[in-house]
Amino acid sequence: MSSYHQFCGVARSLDLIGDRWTLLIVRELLVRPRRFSELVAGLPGVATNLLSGRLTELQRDGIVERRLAERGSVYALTPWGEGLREVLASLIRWCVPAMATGPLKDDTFHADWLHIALDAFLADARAARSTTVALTCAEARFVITAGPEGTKVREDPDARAEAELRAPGPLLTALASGVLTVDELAARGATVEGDRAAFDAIFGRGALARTEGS
Amino acid sequence: MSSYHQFCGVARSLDLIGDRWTLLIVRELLVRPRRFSELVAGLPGVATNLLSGRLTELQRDGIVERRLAERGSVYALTPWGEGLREVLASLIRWCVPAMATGPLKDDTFHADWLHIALDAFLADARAARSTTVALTCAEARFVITAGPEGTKVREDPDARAEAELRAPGPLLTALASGVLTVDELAARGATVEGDRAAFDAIFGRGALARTEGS
DNA sequence: CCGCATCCTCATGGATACTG
DNA sequence: CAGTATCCATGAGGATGCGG
Repeated sequence: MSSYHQFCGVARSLDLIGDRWTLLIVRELLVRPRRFSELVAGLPGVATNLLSGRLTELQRDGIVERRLAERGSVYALTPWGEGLREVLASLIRWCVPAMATGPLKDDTFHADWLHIALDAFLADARAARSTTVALTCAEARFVITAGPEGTKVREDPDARAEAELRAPGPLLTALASGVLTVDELAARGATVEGDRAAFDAIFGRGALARTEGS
Repeated sequence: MSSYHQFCGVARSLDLIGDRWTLLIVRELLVRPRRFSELVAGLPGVATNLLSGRLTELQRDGIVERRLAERGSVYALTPWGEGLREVLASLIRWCVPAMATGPLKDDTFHADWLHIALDAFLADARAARSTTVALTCAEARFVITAGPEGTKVREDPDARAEAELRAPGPLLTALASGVLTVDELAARGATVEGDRAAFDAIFGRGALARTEGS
């Protein structure tokens, strides 16, 4: 199995990152370098032997590198592996119609995944200046900082401290799928602090336009 | 198996198009709608039962639709399925360092795959005006028409008529991987007819910059 | 605990044969 | 031509073991 034996960029990409779990490992490493146990926690259901094997392959192919850390090691993307960010971003943007239906039963949710999704939408909107938006909903309170150099999403320390949120409500659903404007968010009980015009520019028009293809 | 059960655009995308062969089926349909037998021919090594199953799933998920044709039917992408073009394009651009090594032993090559790759590079370069370039090399003669509305690559009828080229030489290798400038092409014996500046703009700088991350 | 390696079961993929 | 049906090899998923 393994290789398609085709001289084609798509086929060769799939030879490299097309195996099950591989692209989700990359997703985790796009947020920050991770220890083995962090990857296990971020990939619900993965078998540890499989994860170990994938990491070996990714290192062999020059996509991931292993770095020494105090007590143990961490896995990080190489510069080339970092280039997969735009691949994941295009997947996230394409998937908006499928995400707009909200989480399915038994779907898990991690705040880190929202981070990647925001990057994808913001890269698409090509925000020209820095802005900060705070969003409060039933599950947690996020502070989103967006600018030309990148995006940061952090949970407010005064809110719930757990990293994992299960069964997110409609607000986080809509936020992650990018189909809500700030006014619609307010109508659903959210409190938005910050530059409302900038928030709308990021989540409003572009995201709504994308969902029309559904 | 099947689903990752994660509320994440990457994971849900992979639930939809992450199975083996699925994205290569999409690649074939991005060129033009295809009959079942055309898909079999365009996907060397695929099992017909697997292809049949994938097509059923893609229709169920709204990515592919079946259309009636004279004697039989053809498979075509839905508008949403067409949106995967940018996903494949980002894969092709990311894969340039891996493609630059040239075809591996037993790699097959179809001219249609070059078509998709050119689309990816041209979308990246965001060519502002239409241009036509003809490229002659040992294996075949292509006429490339590029413009804001898209790209067309066709084999010149006076050249070899077969659609499939096996074991392409270094010229097609370099062309598909996007690492050659027009002068380097000429140095390897290629004849380039048309707007050399435009050709360089398309294949030169941007592609070379991308290979630096290798 | 972290970072795997081993073992086992079963779903999936690959190759071939066959049918409307 | 356009798929189904069948069989077998492979890889995924899950539990467990084990050295540092």
